[in-house]
Amino acid sequence: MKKSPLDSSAMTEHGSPSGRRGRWRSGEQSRQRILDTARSLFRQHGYGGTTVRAVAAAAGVDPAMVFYFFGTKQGLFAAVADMSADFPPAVDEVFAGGLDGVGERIIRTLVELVDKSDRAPLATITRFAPTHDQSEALLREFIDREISGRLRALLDTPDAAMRVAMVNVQLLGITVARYVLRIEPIASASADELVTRFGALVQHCLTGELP
Amino acid sequence: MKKSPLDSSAMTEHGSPSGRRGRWRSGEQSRQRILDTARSLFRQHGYGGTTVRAVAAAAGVDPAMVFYFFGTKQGLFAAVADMSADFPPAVDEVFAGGLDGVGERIIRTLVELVDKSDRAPLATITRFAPTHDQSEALLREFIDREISGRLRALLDTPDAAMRVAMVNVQLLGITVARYVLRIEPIASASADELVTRFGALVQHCLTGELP
DNA sequence: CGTGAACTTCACCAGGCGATGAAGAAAAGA
DNA sequence: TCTTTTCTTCATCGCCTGGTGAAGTTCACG
Repeated sequence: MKKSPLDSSAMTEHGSPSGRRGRWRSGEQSRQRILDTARSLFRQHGYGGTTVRAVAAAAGVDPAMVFYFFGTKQGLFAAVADMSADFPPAVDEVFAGGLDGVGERIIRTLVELVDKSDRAPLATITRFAPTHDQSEALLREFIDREISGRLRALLDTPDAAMRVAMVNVQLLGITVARYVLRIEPIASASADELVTRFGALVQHCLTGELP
Repeated sequence: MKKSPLDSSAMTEHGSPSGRRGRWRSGEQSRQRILDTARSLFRQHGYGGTTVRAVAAAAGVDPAMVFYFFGTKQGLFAAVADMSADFPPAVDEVFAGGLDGVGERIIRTLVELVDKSDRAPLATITRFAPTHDQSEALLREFIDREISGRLRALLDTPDAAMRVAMVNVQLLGITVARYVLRIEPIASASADELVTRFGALVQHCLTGELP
């Protein structure tokens, strides 16, 4: 039934493109082009709004090749979505520095990370997954695991949960304002300016006096 | 298949507008049911993810009726979207009270308005319009007109734009956290708690000392 | 060379989509 | 009553969708 070679990780022996002893036929290149194109289109138009044929056309490939490599449209999406779990390096430093100045660090990391990642706002995940429920659950888990969990570990006050949640509100608000809706002057502000503006605010949410 | 002979329950709309003498056959009811169903489905699945047939089925109506009343799918969407410009009453009071305590008022109005409106987050507009670009521009304009513009009129400091933008970040963050992603404990918090937590924060963004 | 696997193309299907047009059925107006 | 307007249904169109199967085509390897 399915003859699709889905587990591509088995043959990850390519150091450089077309490096397979002289030359290789081209299969991996096509696969990669489909993958890149699909990721771009999924982000732009969402899952339902992206057709396999459109991906194939944009990648300069026959539509059947998409099914040859990924089996189904869901398989293609799964292959694209899997590659999105690869930016833990800088995040650790944010929380490693302790509670002092964590506000500035968290804002700086968020903004710089997303800024340089070629228009890849986290919130785009929301329009990314097959169903909205799925994508929302995905993003909620991510936030809880990577941000809330670690922040909560730094606090031991009784209202830690609410304080952390207020930080989440800041992060979500900045992300939506700057990257999704592009509201001025947030969208055009420099990273430094956002850090000075919101760093103190986040710090206040964590360690300041709350009503 | 079935044509349920209309249960005449609570048709509160026409008082006398199209005063077609006493009762009317039923057309307006069908129209309204299609409209309500469509609005719900558009919000849940977006424009592309909602089919005319699904709307018709959920409304208990023949698909052709949708086209009879609204012409095209875009026409249906337009009819649904147009009704979203009908909540200016409470908003005016927020800004009429002056700068003092505007933070609490704006949070309270936002939360209570959205809470009681049967799961109708503003940010849902993002997944609402035919294209994402359209919906984003729509929402951006709305925010600028209804919130930023009025807030800016209350301030005359040189950094008014940034202060207002920071308020927007709060509002967007709360909306996304509470209604879209449903992050705890924001999602389950009472309106009063959110007002006390974020009211002061918003007020600080507007009138407090900024770095 | 030949064989066979990896890759590519093409023809095609079943189904759902938005949309149309004509034929009913029920109330309004005469 | 008959006629007209309004609403409802049904059959159908053309298009595009995700997906399949079978032919090529190109290369590695014996």
